[in-house]
Amino acid sequence: MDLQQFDIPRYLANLPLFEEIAPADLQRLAQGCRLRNFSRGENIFSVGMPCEEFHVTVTGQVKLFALSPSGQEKVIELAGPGISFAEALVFTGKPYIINAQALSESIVLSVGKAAVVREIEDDPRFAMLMLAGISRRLHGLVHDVQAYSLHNGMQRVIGYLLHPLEENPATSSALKVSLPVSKATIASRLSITPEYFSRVLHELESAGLISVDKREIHIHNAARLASHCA
Amino acid sequence: MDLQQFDIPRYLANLPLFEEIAPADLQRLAQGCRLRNFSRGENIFSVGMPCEEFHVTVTGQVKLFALSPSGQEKVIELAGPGISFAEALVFTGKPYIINAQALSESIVLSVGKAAVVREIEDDPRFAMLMLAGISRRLHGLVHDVQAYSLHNGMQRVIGYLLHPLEENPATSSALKVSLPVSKATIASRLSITPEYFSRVLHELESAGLISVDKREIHIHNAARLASHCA
DNA sequence: TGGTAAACTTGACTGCTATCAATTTTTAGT
DNA sequence: ACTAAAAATTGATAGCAGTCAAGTTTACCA
Repeated sequence: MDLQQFDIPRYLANLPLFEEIAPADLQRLAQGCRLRNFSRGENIFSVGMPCEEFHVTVTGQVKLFALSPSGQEKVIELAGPGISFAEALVFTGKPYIINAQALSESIVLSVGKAAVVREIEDDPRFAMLMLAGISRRLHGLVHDVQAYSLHNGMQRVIGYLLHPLEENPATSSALKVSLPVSKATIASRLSITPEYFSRVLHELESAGLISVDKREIHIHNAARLASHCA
Repeated sequence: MDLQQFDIPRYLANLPLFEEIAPADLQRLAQGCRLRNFSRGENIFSVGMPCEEFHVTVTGQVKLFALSPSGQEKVIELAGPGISFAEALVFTGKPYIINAQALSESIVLSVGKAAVVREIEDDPRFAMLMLAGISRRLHGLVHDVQAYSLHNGMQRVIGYLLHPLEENPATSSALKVSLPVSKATIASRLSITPEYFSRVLHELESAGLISVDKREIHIHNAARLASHCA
């Protein structure tokens, strides 16, 4: 994709975060943005770097992760197309506390702090949207903390597989889930080892609840899978 | 304490969240607040209840926790005097996703959603403070997720004991930590069992790094304690 | 102050999940 | 298509931390 002729204001308008903003304001907001291309494995930011903008994945996949002193990696969140990240740091004024890396060829839109602050001062509706966005993120993290503490590995895997269904409970029987990234990355996101993730998937397959083909997972019966936790 | 003659605007002015707000605005904000007394064990809110306000612990201790289907409890956060909670839900418009309970006789100030929204529309600085507050909360949760995934039980206990020192590294040698609540509650906060928490404290005591007396923990040498993680 | 409930501790045992190591399968570049 | 690297699987083993149970200490209230 040619970054030069990418229509930033138009893209911004389609993001949930900016859906209510007037085109004229988006035009101005776009002035404070920059668009960059990252190749697989490239770092977008690292722990300790000063934070002057928040980001949106336009295409590709971005991994947000922490590193232990021993070099062990924990994936905290995966940001696919349309998903924003690191909004919160803009408002605490602190340096990045986690790392971000492109998992595949990715285009990332970065919105400068000054532009965000200007828009908040100009339009309280934008402030409300920003608050809602960060609140949703917080909601998600609370959900994760609960999962890590109250569910075991298998329950977390089942929860992950059934997650897309939570929004749209219509397809309550059979459905297909495609892992957006490697199994090792998903495993880290779920706070289990790749080996154990493999075993859990195998066990679910043996129980006839799912079938696994590369990164495609077919869920035969969502209701039975949900009740398999016990 | 007599709730009737409690000076709400004055109390609000001393909270970090409202420190920059003009007295006149605080007066108005106070109109949308209510003050309540909770006795030990009383519920402040529960999962599923609609959320129309956020809260601040004035005195006492409040426990924010999740419950598993089997009734197991996970303490997500403890809110002592001056600490606010459930701000995020005001902006997502969703019902409470966790429970809150008073751990001791507590006074809780609740700020109505309408008052908050009005203030945001009126003063962008308030919006910024609100964003900063929720962002800090998010920061804390990211920290917790890292701890749960990358540190073992003993490391999390040490991290908890050394936490007050992070803000003020002046007292880098000996210091005293008083547990604000029962050891079982702290253990849940750290995602370990009370039994294991007891064992860990005992082990640190045997190693001569701390001494435990009821809920008072004396740290003999913070630097040595910090390096005990390995 | 005595009595009862809650909190805490200690011991023995179990198991979920990590670790290490060796293959096998898949992906990607020449 | 071939080859090297990456990803995924499988097996064997180990250990951190949970569970269950009993005992001890502390806190609270009449």
